[in-house]
Amino acid sequence: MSKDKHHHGALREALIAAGIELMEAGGPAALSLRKCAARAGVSHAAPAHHFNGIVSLKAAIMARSFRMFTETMRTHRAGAGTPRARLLAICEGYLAFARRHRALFQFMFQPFAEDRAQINAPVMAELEAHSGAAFQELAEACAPFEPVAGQAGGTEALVWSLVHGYAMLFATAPEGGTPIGTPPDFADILPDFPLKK
Amino acid sequence: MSKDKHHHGALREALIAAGIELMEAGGPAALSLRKCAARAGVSHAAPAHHFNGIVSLKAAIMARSFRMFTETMRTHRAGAGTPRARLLAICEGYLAFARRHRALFQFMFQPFAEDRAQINAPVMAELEAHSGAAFQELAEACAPFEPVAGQAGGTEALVWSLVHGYAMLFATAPEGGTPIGTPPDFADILPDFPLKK
DNA sequence: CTCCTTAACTAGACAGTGTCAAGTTAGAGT
DNA sequence: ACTCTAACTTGACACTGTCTAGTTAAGGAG
Repeated sequence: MSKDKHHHGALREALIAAGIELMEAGGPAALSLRKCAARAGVSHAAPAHHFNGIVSLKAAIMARSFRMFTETMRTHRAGAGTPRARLLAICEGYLAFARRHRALFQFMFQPFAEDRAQINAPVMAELEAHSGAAFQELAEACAPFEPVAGQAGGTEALVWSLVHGYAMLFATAPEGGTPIGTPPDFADILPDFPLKK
Repeated sequence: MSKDKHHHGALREALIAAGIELMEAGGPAALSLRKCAARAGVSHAAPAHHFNGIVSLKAAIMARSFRMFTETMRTHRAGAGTPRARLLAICEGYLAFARRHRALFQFMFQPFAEDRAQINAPVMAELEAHSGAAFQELAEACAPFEPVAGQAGGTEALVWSLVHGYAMLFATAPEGGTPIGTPPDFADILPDFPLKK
């Protein structure tokens, strides 16, 4: 049978999928190279041929997560008519992903600065492409509005900060884990932006 | 000399201080029980008598960080006259801490949900007290304003989400690490809240 | 002063982690 | 049929957190 092949064939993708499963099951701390390898049915050192270390595997998982993230936002956007409805829908998608994939969401937005240098160049490119696409989604939803403070990117910065902070503090927090009892709906705290004339 | 004493005397505090030093030097990943112990001049198993595991040590470090955090906000608030100036000052303190203690800030706001059960009861109490105090600082600055969307806690939720998201995305990010070239000043994206009548 | 109890700390071991070096095996190209 | 290369395995190493069993110091009771 083909499973006996020495060649796995799609090990790289299998490792990423295994990593996502592990993180969703047991939080970001549950991820380990060896467990990913075991779950993919290969030896503990096999991943080294596809990622130059666990940092790159993590980056690849982040890239994959950003793809799912963008997908979620696009799904929520579909069918929203007015600019306001579209912006709100994008934000709801943002929050829905954070709620549905708590561990992944938290993991994606770790600054993780000092490790960036270790990431494989192709993995890094992939990561930047997918995270850029996610932001693009948000930027497009902000485009119809008059820039906040008359500054290019002002609305994007405001909305992104607001929805990201809300997601971090209220959407991914354990129930009752915030000082604010029941936080208001996001729609109620998103300011009313005037349309461009 | 007293250093030869078997008894350290202030090991608990020394371990927390060592942990903070390690994190500020090498990021959240640089923290380890054994390195903390070594830095405090004790054996690798000594911390077990003060913390029931690394999770509780981490929680204690978070508690200490929240104390510094609150301190920073209070310092920035001093001398601010109008309600608007005070709210802005609190936010600037929030952001100043995030910039000055990048690793600590990121570490403090990890949801870390599934580990919460392992935290020592007294450490947990300490953590809740100090993080509660930090939020209190922000809540007081929001108090003079008309509640957003007429909802109790509405303004707090908006401001906290906004400043936290801004801190995460723009203050702690590596230079040039955000899709928005140069983000606007926080003062420009903080909405104008009407005062209570 | 002596004994005893208790808390603080040490020493050693264990399983698990990421990474490296060396071998092996499969599949494609000539 | 031969070789070459990439994919994978095996084994080792240092490091991690945690557990168990000693050891040592400090303080109280007789």
